[in-house]
Amino acid sequence: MRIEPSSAVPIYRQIIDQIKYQIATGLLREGNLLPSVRQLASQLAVNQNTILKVYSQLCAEGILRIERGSGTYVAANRQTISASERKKAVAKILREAAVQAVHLNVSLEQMHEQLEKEYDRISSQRDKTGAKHDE
Amino acid sequence: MRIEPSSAVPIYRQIIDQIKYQIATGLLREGNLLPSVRQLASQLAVNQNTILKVYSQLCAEGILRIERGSGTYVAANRQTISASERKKAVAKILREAAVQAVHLNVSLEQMHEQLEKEYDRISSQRDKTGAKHDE
Amino acid sequence: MRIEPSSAVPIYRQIIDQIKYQIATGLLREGNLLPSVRQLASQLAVNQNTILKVYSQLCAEGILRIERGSGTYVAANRQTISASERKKAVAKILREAAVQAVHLNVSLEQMHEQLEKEYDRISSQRDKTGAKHDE
Amino acid sequence: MRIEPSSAVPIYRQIIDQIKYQIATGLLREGNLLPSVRQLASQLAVNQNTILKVYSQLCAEGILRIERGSGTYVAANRQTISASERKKAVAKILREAAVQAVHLNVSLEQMHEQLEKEYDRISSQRDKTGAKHDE
DNA sequence: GTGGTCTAGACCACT
DNA sequence: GTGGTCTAGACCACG
Repeated sequence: MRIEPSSAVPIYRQIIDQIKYQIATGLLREGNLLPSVRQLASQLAVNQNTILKVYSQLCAEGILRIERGSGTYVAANRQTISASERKKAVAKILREAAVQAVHLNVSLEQMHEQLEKEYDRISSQRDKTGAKHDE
Repeated sequence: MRIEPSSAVPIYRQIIDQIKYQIATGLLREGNLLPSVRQLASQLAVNQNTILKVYSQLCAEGILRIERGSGTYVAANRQTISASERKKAVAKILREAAVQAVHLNVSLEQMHEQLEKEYDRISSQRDKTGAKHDE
Repeated sequence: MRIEPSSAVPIYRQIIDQIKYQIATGLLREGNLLPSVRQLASQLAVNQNTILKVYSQLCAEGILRIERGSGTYVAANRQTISASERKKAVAKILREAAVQAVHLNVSLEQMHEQLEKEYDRISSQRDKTGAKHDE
Repeated sequence: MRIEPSSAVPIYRQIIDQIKYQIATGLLREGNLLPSVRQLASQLAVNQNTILKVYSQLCAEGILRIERGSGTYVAANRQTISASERKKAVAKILREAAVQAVHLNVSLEQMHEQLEKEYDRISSQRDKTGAKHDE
């Protein structure tokens, strides 16, 4: 896990994204214990409040589960949103990608190829780590 | 052109994206005159400084051309970045889409389909308005 | 008896409330022996210190009675607080309920109905288990 | 608006509750501008971060709407939860009140009376301030 | 002017 | 040990 302190995107957002990514790839799975606030803070050389904010926010989103005095865990991932809503969320990003591509004159074929590469990479990482797909 | 004042993405970014989008789809083309700063500001009900920032930044990116005393125009779109850099920029967004998709259990097929739809829609808009492709 | 480790309300408070609830409904009555600290701790899978805190606090409130070497019992329930104070304590919760209700557009009639249902349910549970009302 | 710094309930929670209360009673209504973070912080003699936390959290709950550079407003209150869910939320508090009442030997009649008093007080405050009921 | 991020450090509650 | 609240103050981005 790496952060860029000089990036335009705030540190706490970078960390949130990486934790989400690790959950998406199965590197972190339901019930796993995350490092303590103090641990992660010193490891990333950021303030404890920054990590606290990360955990609190992910907890509010239902992605993590905080147990006082015990630690922070990956929450049970109850699929709260419907299939069509999920598809819509992904479509939003794809639309943005398409706008960029047309603007930058990148062909649809190149995009398909690139997308497949990324998708397979993430899926295979997930499979390797033994995560279950929720059908 | 619409903006959401209470979005997480800043107003000036929203406007920049929409202008880029209009250029990508050909709605705005090389040489076209954009509305004046105070016109656009009053139309969108935002601060003039915000519009000024938009035009300045797009000018710095080489997308617009500001002519003092005359107005702001769409610049001649000389492809400033290389093919590999363009591909990389698109790949970054696609990667994000892939993470989301795996996390939300959306299949690669659904993504390909969705991506094609969006790509064609934007391309066709561009063609209809008569924009030239720069191959 | 159930606890939620990831709730906002601390575990010891959850247990206290449930013991009070069981006494209110007559499930636990004056003189009854409660499980030992280590028993209850292992049963609920919580720390022994947590149970110790629960028993100590309820003992301090005069609700339980700890006899060293023997065990923890439900104390004789001498009504320690005055009628007006009791009414005030209940009024505080009702006020909160009223705020919620107005905010959520729930009618007074619905509340009266609901309140009566709950009140009767708890009272009848108490009667069934043979608890004496202290008038 | 008053806070008790020595209370067990955290300051930010006290403020959140009071803002919710003011919205419930119609003292604050859709579109109203709240005091700036700095203003409220100095008025209540607490840290700016504390107020920031309040506004952020209420924003996340959809109760407030934050516009960067402009200010914080009461959001349009789209009723996001169904009637049955709303009733359930109120029932939960009423149940707690009933437990307390039975435990403290407060009669159902006293509760009905008290509840009506509180409900009318809040409703009338809301009406006086001219808030619309959302039917 | 507005909100937002981040830090350093104190102090508290829970397990 | 764990997370959580709060402060004081710096610095930034947005309008």
